[in-house]
Amino acid sequence: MVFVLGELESAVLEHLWARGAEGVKGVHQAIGLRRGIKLNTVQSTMERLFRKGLLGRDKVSHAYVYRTEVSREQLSTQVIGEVMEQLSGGESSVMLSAFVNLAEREGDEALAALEALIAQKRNPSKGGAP
Amino acid sequence: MVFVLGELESAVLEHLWARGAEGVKGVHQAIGLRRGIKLNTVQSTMERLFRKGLLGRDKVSHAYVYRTEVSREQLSTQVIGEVMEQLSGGESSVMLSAFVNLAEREGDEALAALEALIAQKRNPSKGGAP
DNA sequence: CAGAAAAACCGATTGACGGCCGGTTTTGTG
DNA sequence: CACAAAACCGGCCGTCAATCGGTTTTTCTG
Repeated sequence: MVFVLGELESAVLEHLWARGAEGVKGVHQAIGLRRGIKLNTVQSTMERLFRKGLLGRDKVSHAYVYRTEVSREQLSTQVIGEVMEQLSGGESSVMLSAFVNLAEREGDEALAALEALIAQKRNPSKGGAP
Repeated sequence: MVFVLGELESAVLEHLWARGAEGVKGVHQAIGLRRGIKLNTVQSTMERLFRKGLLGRDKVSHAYVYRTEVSREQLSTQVIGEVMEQLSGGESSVMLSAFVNLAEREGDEALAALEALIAQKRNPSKGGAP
């Protein structure tokens, strides 16, 4: 049950997706100082993300280097899936409508891109992973 | 900012979507007794949903009759949209991927249904509202 | 119209959870 | 071995859903 992340948690994840693996100190430099929060705050937030399985870490000398354990796509898919499930009660028709409504809101290119993606999934020989 | 609803809130919404407008008492009978919770609990939960704009109500004689103010589709679309935004940082490509991953998980018919829906949106003369 | 019954309204409490941090312990390294 | 850096621990605060008891308001009835 990941569901929804806090503001700082999102920012940390965002940062690590952008810059790659980094230690607490670096993350604090990058996003903590701007917010006027202490290093410890960043520390415990990253610890929480680690416990949630969203970050991995390796000890390098005496400090942990954290890395994202899931890609943005994976997390998005999972969270959206959970929300969807809870919201649409498993009715896939509701789910699909919401999908398309969203894509429509994004404009016609999004709709076209979506169509292309689907075609790819349905006929993997065209453009799928070789 | 609707984001995520509580367990009981979801159940109430669910019930009202299924049965239509109803008073607190009826909702309590239907979903409250089973949970062993008091009428007042249902009452304040429905009040909260009302304040959030998810329920509307009319006084009929001395009691409120509550009704859903948004359809499941509307709520789904909105919530998914918000989560999406927060999660994908506005990158619509991420969004689309998540969409398709989910639909794929549902099976090939879902993919086909999705394709049909899109075609409809892109060419409203076929099957859209007249 | 007075009183009872029903329902709304008003806090108050509890339990999660995220953000925030100070103090203590652990641990490499010079 | 001493010391600095970092991890770890526990606590406080704010928010929010769930839960409910008590009070007030409304309305129906005798």
